[in-house]
Amino acid sequence: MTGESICASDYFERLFEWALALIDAGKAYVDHQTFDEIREGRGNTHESGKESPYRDRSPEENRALFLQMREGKFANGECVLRAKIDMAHSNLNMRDPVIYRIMHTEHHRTGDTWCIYPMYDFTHGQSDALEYITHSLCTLEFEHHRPLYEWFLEHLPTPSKPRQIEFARLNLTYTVMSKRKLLQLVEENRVSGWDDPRMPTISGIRRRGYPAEALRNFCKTIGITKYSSTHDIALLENAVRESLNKTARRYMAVLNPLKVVITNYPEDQVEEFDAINNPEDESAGKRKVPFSRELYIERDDFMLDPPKKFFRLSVGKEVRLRCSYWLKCEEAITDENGEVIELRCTYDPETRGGANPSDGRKVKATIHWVSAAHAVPAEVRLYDRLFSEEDPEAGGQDFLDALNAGSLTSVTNAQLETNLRDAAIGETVQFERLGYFCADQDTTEEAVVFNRTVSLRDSWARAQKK
RNA sequence: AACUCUAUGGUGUAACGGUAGCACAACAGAUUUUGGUUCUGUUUGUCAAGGUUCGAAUCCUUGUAGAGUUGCCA
Repeated sequence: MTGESICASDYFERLFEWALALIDAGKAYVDHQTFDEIREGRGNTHESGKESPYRDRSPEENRALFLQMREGKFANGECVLRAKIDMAHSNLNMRDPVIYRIMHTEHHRTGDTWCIYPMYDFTHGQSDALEYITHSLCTLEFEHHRPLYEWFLEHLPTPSKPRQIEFARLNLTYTVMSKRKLLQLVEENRVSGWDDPRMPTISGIRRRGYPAEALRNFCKTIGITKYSSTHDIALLENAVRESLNKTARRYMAVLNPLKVVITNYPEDQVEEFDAINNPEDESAGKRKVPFSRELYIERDDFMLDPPKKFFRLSVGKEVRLRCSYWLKCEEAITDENGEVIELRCTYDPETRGGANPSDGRKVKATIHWVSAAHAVPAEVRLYDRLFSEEDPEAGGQDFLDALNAGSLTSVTNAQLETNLRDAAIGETVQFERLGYFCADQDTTEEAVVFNRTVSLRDSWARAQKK
């Protein structure tokens, strides 16, 4: 691989010569039948085709005619060059397929050098051969074309003999993969563009923060088959989590902040604690996280009236603040609507760094937090599946009807750990206990933006649903 | 409609004609300074009916279901 992109148009001259070679060998002819005559003459799967009245033109006459085609002596559709194979062949593609047609149009790469253009079938195998491709992979719809692919390789002096292998296209649950439908989503502004993080496009997936390694592993596990199957998107998400778990740095971020005041912590004191960047990778090292009297914790981590399996904070209960201190809630302050607006808590100086106290007290949960004075405000875009149904077209319904209205929830008042201020665009990190998040290109000096790549597995949320 | 291809747990994917295995999902438990990770265990399968064979997921026939094709598109 050279890395340069190569186009079939780079081979137009060679293909033209090969077409002449076919003519000289009596294996191609110029057909002056009309479009409809050719179609009718082809017959169908239970009726063999009829030979064209121009089929037996001499190689000399065909050569002269074909050169005239190139010179622009004919109008569009006036004649075509056909391979002379077998009008009774059971495969319709082998019934003298058209290999060159006249098109008086400019080409985006070759300009106006050509007014005749080769058909896909006359280009595919030859291009592969010129590039010394051994296994030419394509999708199932080209299966019927393989005999033709091979026929050209057999009758042309190609430098190599590639092999075409077809496999089923990749389908995923909760999304659509067809270009036509994706285009519609873009044009109707159902998504923000081709690189919307919900789109199953390369740019979308990249912006979502899916690592290339995860995609490779996913492809490895789904394999290549001829069975048209639909892969569970959970398998992809699993590959993403698996990859990110090993590589993503951990940070603390509060998406839905609830203010905490630690009444027994000195007003102006700031401590810095060591936090492990990645427990799965010691070489990722540690970082400093500032701690102070006023913090934000996740609103979901406090309940006024908790169910019995709720291990997090409630009035009178104690939890561990990740890598800092144990925290006990003394009082919840509510507004006139009964909404909790602030927590009054105390900390235990003996539990510095989150260590267990000497009296043997136990705590069942560790929660994340952010020092209010040091927090970086951010916008966090919570992406979910684009469609709310496994098969958006089940029962023949319009796929747009299955769009998931909640596929994007934007949180504008998130509070991030101060270290996240300088996250590189495109870097995917873990917000501890929440999920993996990717710094988005919309980030500016003033506003930090993160996209949720995928959430962490949440067995608590799952248990709640039951 | 015809022709071509395909069919293995809930979703996928393996198994020279010789013990149906693996991943994900689900469920249960252990560990845990992330209700994450990790570990252990459990549940569920060869589309149907015939045939060949000592022996069939595998080979043959028929049926059923799904996909693809029937452009001077790619």
